[in-house]
Amino acid sequence: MRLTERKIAATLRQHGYKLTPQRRAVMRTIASTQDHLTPAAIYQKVHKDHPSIGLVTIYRTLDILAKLELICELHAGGSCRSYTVGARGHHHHLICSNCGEVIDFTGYDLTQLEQRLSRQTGFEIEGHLLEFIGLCQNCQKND
Amino acid sequence: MRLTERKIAATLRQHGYKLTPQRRAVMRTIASTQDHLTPAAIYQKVHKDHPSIGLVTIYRTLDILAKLELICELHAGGSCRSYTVGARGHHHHLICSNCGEVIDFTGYDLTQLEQRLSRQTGFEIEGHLLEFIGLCQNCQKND
DNA sequence: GTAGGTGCAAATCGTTTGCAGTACA
DNA sequence: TGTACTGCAAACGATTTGCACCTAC
Repeated sequence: MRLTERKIAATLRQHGYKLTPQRRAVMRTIASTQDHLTPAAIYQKVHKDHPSIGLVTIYRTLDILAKLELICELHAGGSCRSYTVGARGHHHHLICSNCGEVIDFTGYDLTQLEQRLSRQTGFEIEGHLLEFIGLCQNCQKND
Repeated sequence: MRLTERKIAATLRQHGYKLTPQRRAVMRTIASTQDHLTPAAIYQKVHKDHPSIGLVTIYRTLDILAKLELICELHAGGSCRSYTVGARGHHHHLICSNCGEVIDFTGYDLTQLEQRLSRQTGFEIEGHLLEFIGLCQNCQKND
């Protein structure tokens, strides 16, 4: 499911958040790219159309969108905290270490492993993080 | 394979790094715990035995040890950059979200999935990150 | 003796917070 | 109209850098 600006706006409203021009701009930016973006990168993009926006607003908007699971936090490599549009439901990421392209994939089930680990260690498992890092086709060519 | 201080020292030397008392102290601290430790936590521990050490030295030492793959970076949740002794070879982590205990586990092979993804997406996959977050037995009791 | 390592202080980066003014519902 | 949102500035924590001194080899 590809998230549209419209869809995001609706979800915001549903949860009692106001729909401001700044939030629209952030949503549009995130929805218009496949990349994972850091808050700073989002700020730069949004800033072009909307020069008066503050970086703070980006952070606050990202917090909200993440809470509503409309976007999705990534932990690739050193640079923590970058975001990408999040298809809802459970999925994992394949991230290009060069250009930052992110591909979501689903259909890989870790439940069995989770149960085995839980049995073996006594842990009550709350969640997991599965990300693959590699080089996308384009970046391979340009090497 | 459990890393000893001796082993670490040898590896350092092998790669042309000098063996200073400060580095010894950092190594000893990391080798003596199962937890994942943030640079700041390592600093506090080391500082007890070695009050003149600077936080900067911790950072520089960690960089080196990580480069030599003697320790292992974790990405649990929000707090990035904590380290744990790294058994060599491939393994994944199970991390307690409350107390920070880390359990390494091996024997789960992602090669097949990696190949499938590579075939489907054209990515040249370099590595991956698999971490489970949960509550360890102790922390479950103390709830 | 020398290259590399150390510790300090200051710079830097990313993120959060307090607050007064503003705008959506 | 009232509450939530915004933007600024300043605070904050973690990490890095420049530099003069020191020390393991």
